[in-house]
This record gives sequence, C-alpha cells and structure tokens, in this order.
Amino acid sequence: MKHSRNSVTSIEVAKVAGVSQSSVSRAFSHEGPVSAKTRRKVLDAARKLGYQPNAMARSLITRRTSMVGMVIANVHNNPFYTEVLDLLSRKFQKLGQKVMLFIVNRDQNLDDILPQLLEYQVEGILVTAATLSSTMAEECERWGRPVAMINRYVPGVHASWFCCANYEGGKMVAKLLLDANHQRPAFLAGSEDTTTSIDRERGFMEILNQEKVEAFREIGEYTYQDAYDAAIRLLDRKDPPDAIFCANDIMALGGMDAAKNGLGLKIPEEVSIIGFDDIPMSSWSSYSLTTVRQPIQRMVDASVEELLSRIENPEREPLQEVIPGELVIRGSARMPGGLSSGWVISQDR
Amino acid sequence: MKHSRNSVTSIEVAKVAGVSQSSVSRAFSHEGPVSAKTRRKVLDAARKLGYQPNAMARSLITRRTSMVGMVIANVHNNPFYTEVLDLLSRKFQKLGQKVMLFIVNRDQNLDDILPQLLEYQVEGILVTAATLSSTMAEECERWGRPVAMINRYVPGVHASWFCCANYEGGKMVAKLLLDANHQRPAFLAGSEDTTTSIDRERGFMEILNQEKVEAFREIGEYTYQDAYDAAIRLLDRKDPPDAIFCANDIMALGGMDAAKNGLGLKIPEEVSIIGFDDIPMSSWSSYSLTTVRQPIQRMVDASVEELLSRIENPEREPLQEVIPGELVIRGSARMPGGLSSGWVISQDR
DNA sequence: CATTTTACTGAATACGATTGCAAAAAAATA
DNA sequence: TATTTTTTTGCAATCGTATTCAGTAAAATG
Repeated sequence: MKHSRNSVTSIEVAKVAGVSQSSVSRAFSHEGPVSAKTRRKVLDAARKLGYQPNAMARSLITRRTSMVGMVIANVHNNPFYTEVLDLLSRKFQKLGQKVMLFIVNRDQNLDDILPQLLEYQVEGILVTAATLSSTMAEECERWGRPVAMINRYVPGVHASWFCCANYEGGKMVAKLLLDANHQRPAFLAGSEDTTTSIDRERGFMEILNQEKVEAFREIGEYTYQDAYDAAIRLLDRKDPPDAIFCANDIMALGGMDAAKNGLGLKIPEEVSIIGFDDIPMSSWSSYSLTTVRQPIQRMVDASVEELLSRIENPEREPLQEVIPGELVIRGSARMPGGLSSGWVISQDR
Repeated sequence: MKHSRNSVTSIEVAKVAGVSQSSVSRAFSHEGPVSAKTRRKVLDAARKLGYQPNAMARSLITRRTSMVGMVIANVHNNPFYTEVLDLLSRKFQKLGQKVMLFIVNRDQNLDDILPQLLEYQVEGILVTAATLSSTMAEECERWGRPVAMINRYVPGVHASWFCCANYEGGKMVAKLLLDANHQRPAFLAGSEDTTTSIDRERGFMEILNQEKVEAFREIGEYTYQDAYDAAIRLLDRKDPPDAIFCANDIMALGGMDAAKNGLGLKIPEEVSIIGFDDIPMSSWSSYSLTTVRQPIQRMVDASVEELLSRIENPEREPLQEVIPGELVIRGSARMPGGLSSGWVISQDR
C-alpha cells in the first residue's frame, strides 16, 4: 500500500487513540502535562499509523526551527575545510540542530543565498572560508539571525568570528626560517583577496623586514597545480630562494613536488618548504611537511557554541577570538642548529 | 534598531501597500494573476519592510518544501566523497533544492536520523557511501519519499541507485596486471562490509581464478595509515606480492608510501600498485597512481535528476544503473609489453 | 452603448501543529 | 462524605502563507 505524501496528522492519531488532538501534541512534546495512560495510547496509535509530527507546522507556531544555515567554500580543493565541514556538521547534529548546507565558491557572492536561508527561517548562520559582505551580515544580525564565521572576519561588523592566529603563524615561520639560517626566503601566496593568506604573509614579512631580509614572492590560486607552477617559476632561476612559506598545505605539497620531482631539488637540504593548516596529507611519508597546525577543533567548538548561545541570547554581544596555531615540525624544513631555542614541537595527531 | 525575529508578515506588507494579503501572496508567487501595478506596490512595500515570505508557512499549505535530505559518510577520510558531496550540493542548489545535510559514520545506523528528515518534510533522500536498511528505505518510499543512493545498493529494495561498475573495474585491473605479467597479485581490502570493496574484489578474484593465479589478501580500514600498515605486512616477507590492487585510492597511496618509503621498494619495478576512485592526489607527481576513475559526474547527475524526477512523479518505478569506470594509466603499475592490447588509456582531467 | 468575456481583487478557509484557558476528573484533605 | 487542591483534558485561537470562490473592474465584442 502506498500513501500519498505523509498525510498522517495529529488529528487522525487523536481519533484512533480516542483522545483530543491537543493530547497528541502534548504526548509528543516531551514536557507536556499528560497522564501516562493517554501518552501510551497516543504513542501506540502513532506507531500504528506511522505518525510523525510535522516540523513545519510546529515551527510556524513555536517560531523555532532548530535549523542553522551553513555556508562553506573551498571544500573541494582544501581538505582542511572538508574536515571543518565534517566536524561542524557532526557537532550541530549532536546538539540537535538541523543543518541547511550551501557550498559556494570562495569568491561567490552570498547575496543570493542569504535570502534563501532567511526564507527557511534558519536560526543562525555559520560561514566558513567564504566572505559575507558587511551589509549582509548586519542585515542578518539586525533580524535576529546571529552570524558566526570561521577564518574570516569583516572589520567593524556585528558578528562572531573565530580565526586561527594567521598573523602570528606567519611570524613563527619567519623566525624559524631565519633561526635556521635561511638567506633567501619566499612567500607563495594564495588569492590576494583572502584574509588568511594576507595575514599569514603580513606576519611573515614583518619579521623579515625587521631583520632586513629581502623576500621573494609568487602567487597562485589555492590549488596543488597552481602552486606547483608557481613554485617552478620561483625556483627555476639563477638566484632561487632557499625556503618557501606557502599560504596553505595544499600549496606547500604542490611546491614540494615541484621542487623534488619537477626540478630534482633536495628537501630540505636545497630548499625548505613550510605550509599552513596541517591537513592529513602533510604527515604522509612522501611529504612530511613542516607546517602550522590550525586549532580546528577549538575553532569548530567555539563557533558552534557561540552561535547557539547567541540564538538563545539574541541580545548578547558577539564574541571574537584569535586562536593560536602550533608549529608542527616534520622534515621539510631545515632546523635551527641548536634545534633548541624554545620551539614548540607538536606531535602528530 | 533591532527587530526581534523576522516578524514582518504578508499582512503588514498588505497594509503598507494598501492591498489585501492575498495580493501580496500573489505578487510573490511568480505566476499569480496580479496586475503590474499592484505587484509593484507590493514589492516596494516589501522591500521597505524587509519582508521575506516564510517558507515554513508556505510549505505547510502547498505541501512542498523544496528540501531534500542528504546523508553521506566517509567524507573526512576519502576525498572522493568530498567531491561527491560538493557536486551534489551544487547541483541541488542549481536546481532550486535546499539541502539538509547529515554526515554520518560509514557504519552508523541511520534509523535515528531518518525520522528527523521525515519530520522536516524533505521531499526525497540522497544517500551516499552509507547504507540504509531495507526496511527503512521501504518505509521512506512507502510514504512517498523517494530514495536514491550512490555507490550503495540494497538488494530487492524499492529505491534508485547508481553505482560505479565496481565488479567490472576489478576485472579490468586483474586483466591489466596479468597482461603485464605479474605473478603474485594481492588485494588490499577495505572494511569487509561495504559492497564497493566486496564487488571490486570479486571481479578481481574472478579473473585471477580463471587464470589459476593465486592471490594474496590483506585488509584494513579505508584509511591511509591502515593501508600503510597492511601493505607493510603484505610486502615485508620472503614471498611478497609483485602487485597490489587496493580497494580505493587513499589506501593505494598509503600502500605506495609503505612500499617506497617504508621498505625502499621501487614502484612499479618491484611492485605495481593500483587504486580505485581517481582522487586528485592520485595525479600528484609524487604518486602518479594508476587507478580506475569513478564516473563521478555522471553518478551525481544521474542520481540527482532521478531523485527529483521521482519527486515529481511518485508512481514511477525507481531506476538503477551501473556506470562503467575507466582505467587511468599512470606510472604506478608495470604495463603490458605491447602496451597495445586495447586498453583504454584515459587522460588526466 | 450594451453586453459578454476576461483580468484582478479581497474575504474566507485551510494547512498541522502549540498553547492559554476553563472545565472535568482525580487525588488529597478535612 | 464534602470540600479543596492538583492533575488532565478538550476547546479554540493562533502561527504566516496559499488558494478557492464570488464579486468587481476592465477590456473586448457586437
């Protein structure tokens, strides 16, 4: 037997159970005043009929949907954001939130998908690796829809965000390279318009400038192939750099392959390569990439909790936090002679 | 000024625009009978007030939600499914469907999340790399919620599915290895309970049995590290295999690293390694993995279109299809002497 | 211009639940 | 047992929209 669209309503259940429709509702809402007897009658009837409360109808009157919007970019070309997506989704699930997902391009304008999220009454929006225009963000917040971002921030906007300490990470890397006596460091940038790449570079350059070390620079998209090509450009000349700090791990892996397989250079003897993120591939034995690990779990936990907390507490001021990453020393970069000098060396996960 | 939860309703818009609520509704439903004049009045008022129709209320009465449920496993440890997720999500978006996402563990029981999907009135369910019990699938179908699966099938169940030709893929690989004169092939299996691994192995073994070639076998989880360890067990003995067919690419990459970096073996001279999926990393120059490419785009397109078509056409019989993969010849496996013999050699994407 | 046809509009109702309120039933007290 | 208190229950209103239906305005036809 085939039923047309789930048409069992609380009224039919009520009829079968011999109670009123309100009692059915109360039996399903976990804290209504119902006697054990009617609850049992209702649940029996419901099971028999295959009844399920209709979340649309419920949220219409309760004005709660238990849905959050999740907007994420860069999922397919950066495993780091795959992991973020995975952790976010599971965390929301565990906390009873349904997730409405939008995967976008990093540079895609979010102005067309925001209305969709609002139309579906999501109670909050979590944006990762994509940038919300400040007016849009303000718009959401103004309508009581809190926004939380991971690894993105919009200056002066009323929203929560949690970023890895990209600037400080860049500084760490520069110090490490200088300590290990590198003479000609380079930065391999990702797209110019992402704050992550910009901030990492800013920190990196600041230290180099302080020490009056001149730095090379190349740029590519955030992809293996683009980084590979850019690294070839960088290394295949008379005065090549002796170290490359890449805007993220995927680029660093492309850079390593360019150096190793493309140009036959020895890593780290002839060129050191350092990344940022600590994606799973970085610990693979073919790479063993020295990198800065992003505090992914903390960023996820913090942003989800902040978002849900602000949903319950709409008047609370949004929180913003910069969470430090940690250097993961593997084999792709020459180390300071003493190898001591206070470097925090992290274990593999 | 801060509004409490988006409380602008069509009634208020009507009041401001000086028309009835029905006219507001009609102005927003793209094909209602409204005069250009009233439509303009309504849209102006709506813009002024920041009005957005409430999808919950709408779907309550239209009995359509334009939402589909998406259940996916293995996202974090297999880039192949990351790509599937990405493509699926974008395709649904393009077709105007909202996606309610659930990321699960491969072995997780879906019985607790299905009720959530149904409660939220998704119009169809797309399951990838996770297995729905046949009773649950039947349940959904019976209530008019079509189910489509990618790379999973439940025998005898009334649902759509689209699988890569895993069995035939296994056969292709076995033939290639035998043609290239391998004497001691091995299969490195993923978890025993997934049909993909089972089918690939079945095809592989069938050819070997036909040719009376005995095969080694090892097993690991679908992860780089497990495969690495298993490959070491397989290769580090007196009579090691001269070829390993791995249940998927991630495992093959682990296997390659085990052979190359762990045991110092030359690939493909001392051992050939072949994978399945064709994830991006397989074409990286450190690996250059020979593998079977899954027809990912076709699987995604077919399953989405089938699902939406069955939503519109609930009485249609579900479609099932096995879509052939193609061999991608790179450098990790010895090739047949003539290298001719009718092999389809695919270009990199 | 009268009349028929067509195009819009608004009032009323329905969608499927939650919840305040008052009545009824059960339990507790005198 | 009569009365008060507490627990359950059902009625009815409500959430924000779509849609039917009847009526009105506009256009088309004669």
